[in-house]
Amino acid sequence: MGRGRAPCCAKVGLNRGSWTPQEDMRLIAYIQKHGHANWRALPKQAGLLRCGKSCRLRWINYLRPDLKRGNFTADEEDTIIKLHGLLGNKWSKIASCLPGRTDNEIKNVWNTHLKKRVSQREKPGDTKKKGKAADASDDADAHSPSSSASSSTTTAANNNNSGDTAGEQCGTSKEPENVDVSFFEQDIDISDMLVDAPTEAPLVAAPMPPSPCSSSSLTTTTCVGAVSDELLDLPEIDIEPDIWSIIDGYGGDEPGDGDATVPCTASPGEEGAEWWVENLEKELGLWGPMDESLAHPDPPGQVCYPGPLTETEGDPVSTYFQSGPTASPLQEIASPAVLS
DNA sequence: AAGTACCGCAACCGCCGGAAA
DNA sequence: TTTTCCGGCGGTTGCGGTACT
Repeated sequence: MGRGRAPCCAKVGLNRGSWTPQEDMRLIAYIQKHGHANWRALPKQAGLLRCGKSCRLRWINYLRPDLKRGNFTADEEDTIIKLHGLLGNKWSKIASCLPGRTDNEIKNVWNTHLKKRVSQREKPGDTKKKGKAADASDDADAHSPSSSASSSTTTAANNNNSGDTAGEQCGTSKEPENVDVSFFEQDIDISDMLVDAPTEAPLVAAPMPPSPCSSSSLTTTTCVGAVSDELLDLPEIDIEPDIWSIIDGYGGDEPGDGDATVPCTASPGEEGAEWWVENLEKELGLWGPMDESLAHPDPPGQVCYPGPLTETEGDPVSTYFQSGPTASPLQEIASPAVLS
């Protein structure tokens, strides 16, 4: 106020590109302890050389404990197709119906798989081959490889302005026309569900321990509350500076040096979180025998996870998520329950 | 076996809307 | 009421991996 609007993030001196395990751990550690009330300030407070947006994105799309990793199920894909027909490129809305899935993920899946599938369905005679053929036809529609997304995108954007009426954006974009919107209206009033939060209640009610929310859009609404309950409810503990130095000292190239610092979050009733962090640490190669001094960097009451150190030199993070740490609980409440 | 093309995923960018001061 | 800030959303891009020639 009064000092002009600061740029979203000063781009100087900030890290960009892929996140390192250390950065991930820092972010996780910080959020586990303090939540993410202020994304803008978070990186600074957490000692991350990232902009707030980047942190938020990383958390929402990748580090969140309740993410369901792995391939989309047929049901999920079907749901996406239908919802896309109904909502257009409202990825966050769609994501809100698919617990454990992020808008980004859904967007990617749509652009890489589902769009082709849908367009092929619309063009039965188009059953030439796969892959390239599909792409070709797809591109032909879109005029350019990457604009395939933007073509419908633009449309959707335009329609945003004209209202949220589901399905109207489908007019210009190629796929949606086929989608039987009535399908939803018959089974359930998804439009209503999607318009606002209420929908999410049942979804978020999943027994997911540290789960702040189940989708990025939930982040906007439900998530805040959820976080308050499960993460932000943490006692105001200032992370010891050592923790950060420990995290830094973890030295990704030295598995044995792994630090489990991560906040072996000691928050009350956070076994789930602990379990999750443990898993993450394991996969990051941070879980395991560590320096004595590192072993107890945490404030009293915190639980650390000394244990076998897994050798995860390759890409620990991706390895971790491929194995899908939190898939089970969420799957039980997967989309179909709501949508069909 | 090597090279090339394609695919998929993660991350970045810019804009918009809501909230707070 | 206006201005500023922040979070969120959707679109786009770049990189790494995989498949094909």
